[in-house]
Amino acid sequence: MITSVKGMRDLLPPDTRVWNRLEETARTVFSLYGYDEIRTPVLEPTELFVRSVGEASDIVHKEMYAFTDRGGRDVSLRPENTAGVARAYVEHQMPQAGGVKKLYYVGPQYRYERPQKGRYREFRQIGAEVLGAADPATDAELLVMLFDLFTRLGFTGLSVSLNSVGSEESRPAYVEALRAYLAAHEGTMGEDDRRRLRENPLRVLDTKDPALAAALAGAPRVLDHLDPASKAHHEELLALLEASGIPYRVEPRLVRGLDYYTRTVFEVTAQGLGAQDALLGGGRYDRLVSDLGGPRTPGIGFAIGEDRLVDVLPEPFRRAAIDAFAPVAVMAIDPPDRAAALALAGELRRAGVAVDLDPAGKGPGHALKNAAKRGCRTAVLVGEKERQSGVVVVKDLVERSQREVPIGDLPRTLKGERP
RNA sequence: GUGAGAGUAGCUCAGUCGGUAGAGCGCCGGAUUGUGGUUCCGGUGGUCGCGGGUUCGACCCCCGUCUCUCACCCCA
Repeated sequence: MITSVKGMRDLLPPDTRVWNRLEETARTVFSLYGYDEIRTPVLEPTELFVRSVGEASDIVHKEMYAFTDRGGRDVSLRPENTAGVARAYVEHQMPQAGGVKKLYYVGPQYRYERPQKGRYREFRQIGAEVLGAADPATDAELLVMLFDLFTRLGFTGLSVSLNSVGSEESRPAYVEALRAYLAAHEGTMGEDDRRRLRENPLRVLDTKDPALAAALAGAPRVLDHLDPASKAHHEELLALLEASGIPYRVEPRLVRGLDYYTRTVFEVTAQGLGAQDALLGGGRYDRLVSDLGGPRTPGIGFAIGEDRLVDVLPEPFRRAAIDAFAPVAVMAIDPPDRAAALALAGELRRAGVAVDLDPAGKGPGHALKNAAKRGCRTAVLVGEKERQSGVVVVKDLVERSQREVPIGDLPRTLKGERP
């Protein structure tokens, strides 16, 4: 038997109904905020991620599906989508068009990691990016949009964790202060944390070692080392969130794993996801576009882990998505009734009624059993009697009731019955 | 990449001391030749993940390997 590749999974019905409805909801919300969809390639030059996500980041140096194609090009399956969006933005001269560009995407991403709960080698992200807007109101509106989406999905009680990592200019001073503070603790630090202190000191703040976490309580905070402009940006963002009623928590130790973030960073975590509990993450990246050779352009965005989101989706939303699929079963009772059943099914579909045709003609017992099993809520029986009289039997499979309806009234009747 | 646990029927699982496998659910048929989910009766079900080793004999013990699960790492 040939099985799927490790870390890759099939999404099957009825789950795909939930995925589709989730994506539809996201598209609807995003367009309400003036975002347009962008689709970028799954395969990009490896160099793109080296320059954006960062050569030293784990994502790039040990998690990418990187290879040389038949033409000798060094390419990688995208491990995230912001870099691709920024690349397309520069490549297609979007800055020349002027103004602010608001884009969203939905699609698969790839990271070669050991699979575990909430983490797959192929996973999907729903994300949005705003390019060309530097003000804190943009950050605030992005978060407002996120909460709008999550509210429509039925979530309650979520809160966003927020921090500012400052600017390219102010960060070195902070890193020095942090290093100086941690020097005293280096002896008790684990191997992983010592490596992080060396390679990417900010990430030490993210440690899972309880002893070190306790020691970090007294560590210098990025927020106290912000340059004046970043500090003003951060404070205005908080004020705007306050005014918008968005629940947030400032987490001075929140840092992100991608090198391109500046100023605002945020994430939302959820219960029930195990160790991989980040539902979404994002932040501002004012240097990214210029690093990729474009004009100096501020940007901010987020990515939602769709696989994780589906895992914790509120039950009513999931239920509604699954129940929305309920075609009307049209069934031929005997083989001579097949043509009539086929014709009736066609007529109903032209009228916009979803029909699951069972033309088997093996008798109503068989057909009704199958229809119920496939999730149909209504069945229309076509037999010799019905063909003669032009009146068909319509059964409600849930209430187990039935009535007779003239064929001409059928489209209206069936549509009227549907919510 | 590291660590731990698990792979037996379509699904959930049992399988004693090593003697070549069982249950429930499902599925198919019948009771019911034009009316379903209950009930009853009958039937269908398996390279015991894969490869090797030990043994007269392996689902069981040993080695390897693959996959899954969880955690580390990392992150969505």
